[in-house]
Amino acid sequence: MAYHHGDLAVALVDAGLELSREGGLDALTIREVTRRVGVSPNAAYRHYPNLAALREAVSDAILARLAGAMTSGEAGDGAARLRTVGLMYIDFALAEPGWFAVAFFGSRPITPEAAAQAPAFRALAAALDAMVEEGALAPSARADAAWSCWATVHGFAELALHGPLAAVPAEEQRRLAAAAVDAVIAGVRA
Amino acid sequence: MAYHHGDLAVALVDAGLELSREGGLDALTIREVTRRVGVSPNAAYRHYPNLAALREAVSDAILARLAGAMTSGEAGDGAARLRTVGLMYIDFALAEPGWFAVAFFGSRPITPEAAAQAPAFRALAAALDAMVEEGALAPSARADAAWSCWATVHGFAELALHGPLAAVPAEEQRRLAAAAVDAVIAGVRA
DNA sequence: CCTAAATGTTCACGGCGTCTACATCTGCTA
DNA sequence: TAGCAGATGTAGACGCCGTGAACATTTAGG
Repeated sequence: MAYHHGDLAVALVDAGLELSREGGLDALTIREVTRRVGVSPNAAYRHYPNLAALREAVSDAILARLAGAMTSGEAGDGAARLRTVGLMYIDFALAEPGWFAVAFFGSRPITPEAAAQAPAFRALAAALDAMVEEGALAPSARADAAWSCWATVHGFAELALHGPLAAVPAEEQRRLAAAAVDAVIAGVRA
Repeated sequence: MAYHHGDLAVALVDAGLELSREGGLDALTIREVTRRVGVSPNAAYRHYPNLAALREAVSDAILARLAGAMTSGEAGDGAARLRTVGLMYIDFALAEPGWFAVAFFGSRPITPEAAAQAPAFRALAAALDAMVEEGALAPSARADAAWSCWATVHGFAELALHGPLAAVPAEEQRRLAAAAVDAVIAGVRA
């Protein structure tokens, strides 16, 4: 076992992914992550200035996976793609609640411009652009539509994870999710 | 100064309301709340079994205030009332972000039945029922509509507080909130 | 080869939740 | 009215946590 680890920065993020996948945000601590990697707690501080920074790095890794899951559906017209993107977002949140919590509650307020660069948002934007081209969405309504759609799917995920929908069975959750997504899409094109 | 406080249980909740109003969930700790009241940390354990229980009590107090803010608007037809209720929810979240965080992220998954009893939910339900009576909403769509609406306003609040909309100016936030609320309402009646 | 930078460790501090044992007060009952 | 039992508050301790300062080891470059 060498004194130097080799690539501790990414090893810490990998351990953080494992831990937060099961235990959510609270399980993602400096001491537990370094313990998992087999290194002293303060070794983390050579790569991240504090816990928040480590969590941000883990959050970025999670957002990349979310984007991978969301960009897989690219068939049909704009509205169909928008529906798929929205449901994928909710599916990811319900399938990986720990990761979802780290990605969105890891205390990292990003700017709208930075959000627009994120692949997950790009998929949403592409579907909306397609709708505009097809004449299914007024160009003047496009900008607002993105936030309305994001708000609905994000809020639904929250209700299903930490809110009153946590107790309903999974298939009912999916049905309600589809209803919510269909509602915003219908409302946005009106 | 008497040895016994008199009504420590409510005093702890009041202190918790003060603390969380400014510092959010993280500021709501056993040690700080008891310090604020002027009592030893372990005195709290005579009234609440642990920190989570104290946070739930504070959460309940906050939800009561949210309900008070939401039930104030009762004019117009069902759709107008629904719009008002939704915007009030978002206004509350933006005006009191610390309280909003405690109320909804204090780790207390409530059942759908319990949620239906909450006054805040009653206001939403009443507006939807009015729409059904007016023929503006199909009775079969009523149940799903409640969750779609809640998801949208809750998600928007989240985006505006901890997400990419945190950086946009307040009046733009309000405009986007109105657009999102109008979108779900339009989608729900379609 | 030798030195400077990068990387990892050790020790320490204060804050946190919470357990156990103890102190004090209050109300009921004999 | 005296005293006892339960309710309520305190003291001290333990093991977590993040993180700062000082020190050790390894690696890279002249």
